[in-house]
Amino acid sequence: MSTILDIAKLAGVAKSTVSRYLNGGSVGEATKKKIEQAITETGYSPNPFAQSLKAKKTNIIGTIVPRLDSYAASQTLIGIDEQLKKMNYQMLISNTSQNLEREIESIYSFANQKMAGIILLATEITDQHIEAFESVKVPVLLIGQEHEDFHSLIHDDFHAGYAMGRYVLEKGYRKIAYLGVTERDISVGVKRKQGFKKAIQEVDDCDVRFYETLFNIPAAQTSAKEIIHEFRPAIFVCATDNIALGVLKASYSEGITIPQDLAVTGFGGYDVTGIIHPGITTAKFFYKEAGESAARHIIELVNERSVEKVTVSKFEIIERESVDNLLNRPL
Amino acid sequence: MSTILDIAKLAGVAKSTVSRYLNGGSVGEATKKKIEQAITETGYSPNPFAQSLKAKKTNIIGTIVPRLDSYAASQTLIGIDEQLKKMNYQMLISNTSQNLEREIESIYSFANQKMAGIILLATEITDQHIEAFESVKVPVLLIGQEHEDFHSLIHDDFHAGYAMGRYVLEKGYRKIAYLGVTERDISVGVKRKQGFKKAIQEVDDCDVRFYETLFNIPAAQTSAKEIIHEFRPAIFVCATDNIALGVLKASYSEGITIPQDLAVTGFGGYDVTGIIHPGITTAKFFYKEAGESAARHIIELVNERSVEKVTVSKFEIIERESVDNLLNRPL
DNA sequence: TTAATTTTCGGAACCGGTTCCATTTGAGAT
DNA sequence: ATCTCAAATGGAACCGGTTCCGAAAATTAA
Repeated sequence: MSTILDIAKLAGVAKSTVSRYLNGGSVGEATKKKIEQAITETGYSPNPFAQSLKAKKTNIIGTIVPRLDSYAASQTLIGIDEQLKKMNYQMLISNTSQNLEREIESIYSFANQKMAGIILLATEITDQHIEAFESVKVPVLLIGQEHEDFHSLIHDDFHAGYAMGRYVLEKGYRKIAYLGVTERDISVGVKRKQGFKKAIQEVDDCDVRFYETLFNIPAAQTSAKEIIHEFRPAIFVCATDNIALGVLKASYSEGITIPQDLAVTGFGGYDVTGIIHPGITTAKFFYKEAGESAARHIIELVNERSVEKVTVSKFEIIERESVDNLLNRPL
Repeated sequence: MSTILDIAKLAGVAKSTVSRYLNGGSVGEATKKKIEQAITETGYSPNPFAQSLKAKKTNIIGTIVPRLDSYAASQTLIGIDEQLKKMNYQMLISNTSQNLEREIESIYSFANQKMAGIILLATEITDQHIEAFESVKVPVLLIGQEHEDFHSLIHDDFHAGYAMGRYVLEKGYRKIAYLGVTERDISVGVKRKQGFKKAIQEVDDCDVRFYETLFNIPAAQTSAKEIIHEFRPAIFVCATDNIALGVLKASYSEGITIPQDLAVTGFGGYDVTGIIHPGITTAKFFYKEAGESAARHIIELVNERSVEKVTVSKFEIIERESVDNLLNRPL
């Protein structure tokens, strides 16, 4: 591997001149040619460590993600990556395997590695997060959760919840089980539910019960089975698509037909909801687009340009077979 | 951010002494204490660029992946990442969005960034790959494809194909459509088919036809629909789970019931095959474990220890509802 | 033609570590 | 008390770039 000094010697100039050539300083035409030739001849390419050492900065955006094997995460990452590439930045992924402690470590580690910025696919913001973000002086962007102290890009959970509520009511459902998650997750656990509640409060003949379960399918399946026996709702409104899948499995095992005997909705718009049969009605979020937007946002922050503190990403209700129209049913 | 010089001054020693302390050289007890205190006091942590610049090497393994939104890819990455962390290495992901040219670029880019090693989740090995691997002098490990010139970790595609063939025959199926992919993909397109063919050749009353489609669900769905009409097989043996999902969709839209009217099998063991109903019988590969094994393998190569050239990862036939036992059916 | 600019270029310092080498220090042996 | 030898330490060079500064060369103005 050749160094800038090799090039300088080959071209018969000083290495400062080569550096200037590389970075667009003033270089004479004749020397330009010589350097150019020396570079193509050797296939020279600057050592990024030497550059970063001097610059005290990289063009890498560190992205912290709680898990890699989730549709939302991978789509978001793809969006971030593609957009960053276009802007000549690199993405570095740190997978924390849903371990909050590792998230904190990653923040410090990224700062130490002189990342230009940090994107966190957030699930929960603890005091330790805040402390870490404040002590490292690196621009930070949260995706998926909002926090007054930091820039963030969120999905429109509240309105998605509201829209889903309206949708379900319009289809004629009144006996409803809302299967949510812990309120520590503001976006998924609180906002979606609040939006849904608002829709419910606009009608008055509703029998709605709120339940809480975990994010994974087996847990949702267990919860759903219990709820079916104790409440027998006409529809499950689930806070995530995975939970909806759990409900689906529970209803299979209980011999309940969807959507005739029980309807189900989700949130997320995961691919799988469209692949399976019956397809699940869901509020689709645009993860990839959100990732692209996040990439643009963090670069604005890196370049210290002003940018609004919170961006809201769109959603869309996707109607599939898992919800019937009760109003069209024969009496 | 403090530097090693700050620590040296604070502790009243030379920076070489601090460096020695950090790297386990001989340092007196008294000075050890002083340095230790200075470090905790300032929260010092060495600049990785300065280190890498001097060392001409990093402890990062570059991993090139054709796509992030695939079960196989994300599981493999998780395995690699977790194992590397344990061994004090880092993983850097380069997503190429199924663009072979980008794979080549990534190889050179990784070499330039002084990666300790490169792992490629391979789909196809072209001459350009070979050229790139040979010109950069970085240890390389292929996952998923075999090549005589390079180290590789492959799934046992041939035997999985064979086992699947045996399984299908044992269940009594004789009118079989094998829905495969391009032979440019040696593992998926050739090996699985060869194994399957071997099983078929051991019986003689078989009506098997071989078809080729693409990796994505809609393409598989279209192909399946045509095949259903022209051949009407009793079972589809699909080269991947995604193709099997395409067949499932096609049969829904054609009003064909699974497994009563048509059986389906896949390869991969993707999560979704167990979530949906009916579950798909599939040859499950152990992607995460393969990733862990790959991580260990590449580190062996990095440390120039001898290691066998090709490792074969296990598989397991998972029996689900998408295949009936014809022999148990009432006549 | 000479003076005043402007452009081009080389030298040296610097970024923050590691490592080699020479010197000092201290413990143990004689 | 003196000599050895190993451990402990400091100084300097080096990794491969960038950037500042001043000198030299080329251009323009007078």
